[in-house]
Amino acid sequence: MVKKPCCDKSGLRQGTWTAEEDRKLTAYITRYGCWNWRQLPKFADGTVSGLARCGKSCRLRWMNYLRPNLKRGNFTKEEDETIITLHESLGNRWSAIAAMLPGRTDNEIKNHWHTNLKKHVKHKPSTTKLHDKYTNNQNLNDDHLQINPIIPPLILESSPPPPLSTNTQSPFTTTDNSVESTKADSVSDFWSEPFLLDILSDDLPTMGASAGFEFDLLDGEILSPFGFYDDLEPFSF
DNA sequence: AATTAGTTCAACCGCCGCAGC
DNA sequence: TGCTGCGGCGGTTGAACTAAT
Repeated sequence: MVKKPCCDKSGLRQGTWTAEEDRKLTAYITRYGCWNWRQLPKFADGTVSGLARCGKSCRLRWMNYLRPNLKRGNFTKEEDETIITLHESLGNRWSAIAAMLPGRTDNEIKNHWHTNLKKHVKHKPSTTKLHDKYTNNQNLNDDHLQINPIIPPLILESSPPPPLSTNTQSPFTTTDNSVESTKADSVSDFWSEPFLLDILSDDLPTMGASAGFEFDLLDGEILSPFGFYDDLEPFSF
């Protein structure tokens, strides 16, 4: 699972994400959204936070693993049938297939296909209900939407950047040193703050809704598929 | 218990399309 | 029109894990 557990030439980490990196990335995106993946690591450079990852790596980690509402675990028979059917229709368009399976990522589906479904399909061509449904329906896209409404984007593309300063000028389109330093300070403040869930309990539902996703709440606890919220104090609204 | 072979899946790489200038 | 930067996608890799011998 680990390709290169060392740093590359630019000093950015590669390889497996640590729980701490996960926590920081989740906290940052949950709070601020992701306005720019490639800029994000600059706000989280190693000198400040230890989150020295390239933007692509951050995006991948978030999209495939940290994002809320992701399903983990085995694929259901229904999901398998859906994947097989959609693959017959769409080919290796994993992202399109993933869009029809809420909670599943393209990477996960791709892996599942190559490890399980591909060989299975070779021996047993699909004749499922879904297959019949799709093959009898010319308007594939509309039909997909009816079956599995595409969940809204989970990334806050237009979400506000970190509170850098009172300067109304966008801090991301300038190289002004004062702004840069303010930005760094702000990021430093963010990372040095207690984890967001400790301090944002009142804001979390609203914030999550505005970001296009939901937090699963049960008896005041946040349900995380990854467990790194587990150590946090439960909170109430 | 040790070794080998096969499987899984997180992560990386390179390419592409789009938007802004 | 071309350039640049970005997000996103699909293919691929390879360490970790599991089963078989």
